[in-house]
Parts: sequence; structure tokens; C-alpha cells
Amino acid sequence: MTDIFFNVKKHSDHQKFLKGMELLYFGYRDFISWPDDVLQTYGFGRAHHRILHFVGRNPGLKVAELLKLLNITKQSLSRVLSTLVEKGHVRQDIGTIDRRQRLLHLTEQGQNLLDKITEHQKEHMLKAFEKAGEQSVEGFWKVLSALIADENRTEILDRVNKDMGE
Amino acid sequence: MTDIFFNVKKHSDHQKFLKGMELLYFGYRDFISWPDDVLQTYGFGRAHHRILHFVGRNPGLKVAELLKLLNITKQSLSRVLSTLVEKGHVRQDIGTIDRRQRLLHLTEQGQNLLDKITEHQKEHMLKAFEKAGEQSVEGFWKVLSALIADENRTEILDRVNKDMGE
DNA sequence: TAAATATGTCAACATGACTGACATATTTTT
DNA sequence: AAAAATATGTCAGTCATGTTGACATATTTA
Repeated sequence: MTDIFFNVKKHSDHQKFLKGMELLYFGYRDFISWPDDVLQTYGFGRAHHRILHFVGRNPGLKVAELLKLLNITKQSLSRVLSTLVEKGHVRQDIGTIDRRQRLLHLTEQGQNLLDKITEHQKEHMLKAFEKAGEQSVEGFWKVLSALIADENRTEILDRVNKDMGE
Repeated sequence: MTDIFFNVKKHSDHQKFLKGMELLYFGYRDFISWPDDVLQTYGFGRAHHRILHFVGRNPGLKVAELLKLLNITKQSLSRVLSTLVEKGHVRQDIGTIDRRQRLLHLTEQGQNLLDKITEHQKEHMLKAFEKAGEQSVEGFWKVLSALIADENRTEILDRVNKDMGE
């Protein structure tokens, strides 16, 4: 299997599509389901995880930027973000340049929670990378980048590449 | 960017993890959101799409198998599957060997709907594959396969590889 | 005949999305 | 200075999709 299975040339366009689609579905599913247990003990869900992640990765993130990253409405964000703020995981600083803005930061508590959630997921992904090999990781990144909608790509890739400069 | 961005060696483990995770999130998000418009005109959602896909790919699929592929409870499935059956997109044949089983098939109508949904998504993914190159597609598949939970991998890869034999 | 299995259904509930309308504080434009 | 635009927040109702628990039916297996 290991050989024929991954041999792109031996696939028709439709087969390539099916394989890509199904592997993306199952891989994503099994990767994303990891942190659920940790989250549940805190009464949080995946929505909270996403916020913790993006705020952690982008300290000082504005609410409007977070909304764009999550692709949801402010009303949806509100409930989830509010509980994170109430429970002391996220801090909202008033913008210094524009006082209407709320700049989001993780508190120490929030960072600890994020680290705990991340732990397993990080291990899981790095194991997969090791198993597949460096060359494959590069391909993985390239295809996913190409899957991002054209109108979002530049902005998203800039953000993804943040703090990875050479 | 194109160079440094995808150069795996220039990344720490943590950076690799972050990049993999974020690209997976955004790539999956933008890929999966395509069919929504088509679906909505029929009053269907993503859950319906998943059923149509797996039944279409595996004619004669048993309900229990579908449940396992979707990782949901039969109560959840019931509502969605029922509407698909009622509206004539999915047919439930009584098993010939075991008459308790319901073997699922797409009707012609169901196949037409699936084709319509699939159209854009297929184009989107094949474009991404072309852009990234064959070598990358292989890596994409390999990493995703490695991301599937160990206890599921063999069975899922068998199913993904169905009708792609050499 | 009894137990196990495959499927379906009723009811209540949780999460995380949505829309629409409105409120407040602050900045920008006129 | 007043008016308009912007960033954020909130109330209220709705929807899609998942959950648990309990129970029902038909069929196969022990």
C-alpha cells in the first residue's frame, strides 16, 4: 500500500480529488478532536480553544481582527470571549492610539491553559511530521496554502509566518 | 516568501507545529466552505453533504458503517438521513444476507445533487494540487494519513483507497 | 426460546453558529 | 462644534448539529 497509495501519477483527477478530500476530512477530524478532553474539564469548547490560540499567537489582537480570523459574527464571539475574560484567561486592554479598540492578551492563567491544551496536539502533529518526512511537510504546507481562498491568502500567510522570520 | 516560508529546516519544532496547525485550520476552512451555497438552496447543511459523499463513495454502505465514518450517534444521524430519504436522495435497501441491515444507496437525484455540490470543490482542490505540484500532493497525503488516529488508520486508508487500485 | 444485534424513535439538552435591532464610546469628517 | 463613521458590546430569537437516556421492532445467533 505504502507505495501505490501515495503515487500521485497513478491517480485520475477524480481519484486525486477524492483522496485529498477524504484524507483532509479524517486527518483534520482526528487532529482536532484531541484537545476536547482538556477543554471539557474547564467547561470550554473548541470555540474557546480557537480564541486562546489566536490571541496567544497575536498579543494585542483587535476584536475586529479576531472576528476575521474566526469568520464569525461579533455576537457569536461575544459569548465565548466574555466567559474567557470573566474567568481570567483573556485580558482586554483599551487601545492607546484608538481608545475604542480592545486589544486582547492572554493572562498568565490563559497561557497556562493554552499550553495544556496544546501539549497533546503538538506531540501528535510533530509525530506525524516525523513519520511523513521533511519533504512531505513542505508539500503539506504548500497544498494547504493553495487551498486558502485567493482573497484571503496573502493576509493569512503573513499572519501564519509571523515570528518565523529568517 | 515562497522560499523561506516552506523551508522546513528553518523552523523550530514549535514553529513547525504552529504553521501546520494554522494552515490546516485555514485550508480546511476555505475548502469546506465552498459547497455551502449550493447546499443552502436545497435546505441542506454540511451534515447532509457528508452523508451524500460517503454513501456515494460506498454504495450499499450499512448504517453502522456510516456512523463510524461520521463519528456521531445514530440519533444525530437519524434526523439528517431521514430528510435525505424523504426527499428522495438516498435509498435504504433491506440487506439480502441480513435483513436487519439497511444498505444505503444514492438515488439518481441524490447523485445529481452530490455532483452539483462537488463541482466547485473538485475544481478548487485540483487547482491547489496543480499549483503546489505532484511532489507536494504526495506529501499532503502522507502527512494527513499520519495525522489519522492510530486505531483508525488501517481501516480508513483501506476505505480511502477503495476503487483506486492498480 | 432467550439473548444479541441492527436499526429507529421520542424527548430533553448543549454548543456554536446566525439575524436584527439597538447602545455606547470614541474618532473622523464636515 | 455638530454630524457621521467606526469599534465594540448586548438583548432576543432562531437554527444546525451534536449529545444522553430510554425504549421499540425486527431479525439473527446461541
